[in-house]
Amino acid sequence: MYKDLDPLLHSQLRLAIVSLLMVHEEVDFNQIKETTKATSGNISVQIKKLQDAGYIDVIKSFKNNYQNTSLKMTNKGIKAFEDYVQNLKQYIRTDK
Amino acid sequence: MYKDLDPLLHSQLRLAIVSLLMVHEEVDFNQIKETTKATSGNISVQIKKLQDAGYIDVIKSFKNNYQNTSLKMTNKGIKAFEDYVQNLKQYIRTDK
DNA sequence: AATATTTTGTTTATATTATAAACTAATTTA
DNA sequence: TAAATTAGTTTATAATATAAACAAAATATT
Repeated sequence: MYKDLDPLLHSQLRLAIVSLLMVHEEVDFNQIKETTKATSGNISVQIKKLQDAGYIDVIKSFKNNYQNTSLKMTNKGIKAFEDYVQNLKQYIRTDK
Repeated sequence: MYKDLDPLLHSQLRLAIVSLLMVHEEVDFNQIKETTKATSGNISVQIKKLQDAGYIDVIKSFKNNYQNTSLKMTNKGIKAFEDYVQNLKQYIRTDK
């Protein structure tokens, strides 16, 4: 019991980003900023970590003349999130 | 949405310790060591943090001539854990 | 038309946290 | 009585999160 929790997901901000992506398919930088209230720098760093791990795809484009950074879960990321949630549930079960 | 997760509980080892205490009433140092496979030093540090926060009571005694450190949740700790779980569920809901 | 401001991020520096290694003290065993 | 075991604590290091500083392009202002 108490399986290890993927440290890449067991971080408040990265978990919030992934959580958003699990329910919204595609989300851009500003939506994350608005939803999480985190700073750009913090978000930028955490996005890179998730990307390096292969958990998300980062799509850079232009929208209304401005650069736009948009994110999507990869299959690997979805699997990792599901495993994380599965493992986490052992820690927060309240039944004896 | 995405309420802050109590950083004292959002740590794998401290969460495991508290999780154990939520289902077992009283647990000692060695039981934690066996269940979590963590090192004594790490456990010792995390216990102190939980104690400093007033989340657990630490009861030191002697059992079979050896010192024994036993832990129990406080009411404050129980409340904090319940809040943490409540907040965490927002992050890991899978329904759209 | 220059310059100031805003948008959209990245890079770097610092503070916090987790973890392991080293240490302490008492007990038991050879 | 010396070595090994039990039960932890303290301290040093590695990893992580976060904020501050910076950059580059677009738009607004005077």
